[in-house]
Amino acid sequence: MNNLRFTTYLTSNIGTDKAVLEQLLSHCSIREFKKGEFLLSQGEKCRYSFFVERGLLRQFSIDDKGKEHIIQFAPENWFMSDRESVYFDRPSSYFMQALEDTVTFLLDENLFLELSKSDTAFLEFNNRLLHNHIRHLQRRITQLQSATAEERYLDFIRMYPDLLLRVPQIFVASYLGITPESLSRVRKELARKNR
Amino acid sequence: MNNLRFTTYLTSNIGTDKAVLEQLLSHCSIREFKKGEFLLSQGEKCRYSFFVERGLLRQFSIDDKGKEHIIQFAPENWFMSDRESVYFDRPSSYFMQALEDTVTFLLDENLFLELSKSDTAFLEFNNRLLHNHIRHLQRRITQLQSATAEERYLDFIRMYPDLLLRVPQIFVASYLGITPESLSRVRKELARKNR
DNA sequence: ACTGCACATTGACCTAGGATAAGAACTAGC
DNA sequence: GCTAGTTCTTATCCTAGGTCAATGTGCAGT
Repeated sequence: MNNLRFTTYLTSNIGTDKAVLEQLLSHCSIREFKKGEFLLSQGEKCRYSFFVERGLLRQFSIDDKGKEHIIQFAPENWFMSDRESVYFDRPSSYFMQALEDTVTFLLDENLFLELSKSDTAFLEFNNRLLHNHIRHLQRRITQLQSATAEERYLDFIRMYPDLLLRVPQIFVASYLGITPESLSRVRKELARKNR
Repeated sequence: MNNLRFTTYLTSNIGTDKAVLEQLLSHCSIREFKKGEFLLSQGEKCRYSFFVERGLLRQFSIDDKGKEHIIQFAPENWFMSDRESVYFDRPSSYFMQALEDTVTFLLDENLFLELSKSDTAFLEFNNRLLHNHIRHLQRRITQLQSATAEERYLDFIRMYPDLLLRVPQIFVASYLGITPESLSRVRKELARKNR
């Protein structure tokens, strides 16, 4: 067919039925974003799920005190979306921004819901995406509730070793919910321990 | 039909088609739990969604340091489940416990998935539940990341004014991610301000 | 190669909330 | 109503991590 990550991802997750796949693909558009460019801003309605074909995205909010909080990174093969905004048709509370030049596939969520009504492969796929999403969110909550900065950092390294090399520390800190200064101290302390 | 909260909830969320409803109800069982009784323990597989007909549940985890963290309360008309455990067929990381004598309806999740394949009303209902769940989780993450103890407490009061009266403070504190002592201090400070 | 800017480190200080302990106030079971 | 276990408050002290400010370092654009 072609050697896009997207199609590989879909075939291995939905199945290899060509008709189904082509139906889906025909409803997806492709879009590129330059480094720094925004895919979505707080207050806008989110209309798509973005699949990252190449590059890296971050999703973050800005709280009342003006501070950024990174919710999620999305490197290759990840989806990013604000399902709350899409589903409930509400303005999003998040920003989505490209941290590298990024190629994405835009997937219309409502289309997805429609497709799942007629084809159970989609239904199951969508269910898997939703449950995976929930799993991640729950993991983050547990972490925020119970782990120290150092533990969270170690966990991050374990979970996303590749990201560590691509994401500036300032953003890692924001993801972990600490200041860059604190992260720097944590790293120093870890280096000392492992000497 | 009857005046259970459960059926009211279902008719207003799925529809009033009697055949569909009865099909669903026929697959649900009812179960009562005494105050303090556990519905699920860490390490067990969660097999159901519990709908609270009467009473109050809490869901919590115990971290490596032995500390409890309350994830969610479920009073009347709420669902409680560990979707991760159900869906991925993994041992749960949570406990579920009755804080009052509680009557629940047990809903088999896999049945639900099956039903959504044949009836779009179920599909849409399930989708709504999932998205609502995601919304709540996201809200909690934002809160944990950006709000102070006091802000979180005020938010809790605003969101669940009724729970405040039914849940011992010690559990509210655990939900907010602070110690009971801190909560006590926060309350004192608020009382001072509003004098 | 030079400049500028974004990122990272370090240090001094501060503060929200944790730990511990002890007493006060509820509540349930007899 | 009495007793015993919870739960709640208060006080003291402590620590992780935040804030602020200064200095370093790397790298993109000209």
